[in-house]
Amino acid sequence: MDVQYSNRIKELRAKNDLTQEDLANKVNVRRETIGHIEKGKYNLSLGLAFKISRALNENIEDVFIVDD
Amino acid sequence: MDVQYSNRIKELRAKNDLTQEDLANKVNVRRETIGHIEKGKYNLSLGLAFKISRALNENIEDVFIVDD
DNA sequence: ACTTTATGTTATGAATAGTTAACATAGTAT
DNA sequence: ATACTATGTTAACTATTCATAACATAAAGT
Repeated sequence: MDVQYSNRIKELRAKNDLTQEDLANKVNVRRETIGHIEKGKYNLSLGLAFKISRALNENIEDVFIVDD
Repeated sequence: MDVQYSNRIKELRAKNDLTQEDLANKVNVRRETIGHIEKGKYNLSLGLAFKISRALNENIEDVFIVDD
């Protein structure tokens, strides 16, 4: 089985008026880490995915979208 | 910000009549990895969390539960 | 033109997810 | 009692996430 996913972080940051750095500070990671995640550079941890989703006021599936 | 979560994997395995090894095979990890995740030994990747959720016929938030 | 703010990108290193193998235990079946 | 199935646990190893620093670009303001 395989699961690919993309994300709506950039779009939801704009909606919540947050820079990459703002979001990074909220979830205690580096700005570069947010940038890399937005671009799909790596498969982040579930804990971080939950933190990002909360910081963006969304459910996890509304931020990270499984491709079909 | 911090997010702690637990999971219902063991319960949902039973419901779907899957052993740890069955589930491990479905999502291409080791049996021990499933065991460790069930016991909360580590913060698994989002991709694996999606695979496990699908294999258990559930949404990710119905498998991994954020503590409040 | 110069500065400031937001983001892109790359390289190196540290921390941790997941592998592999090995052995232990408990439950169930024969 | 013995064998088989499912799970627990541990230790050492590999792979990948995330940290950190450094430098680059583009846009907006002064």
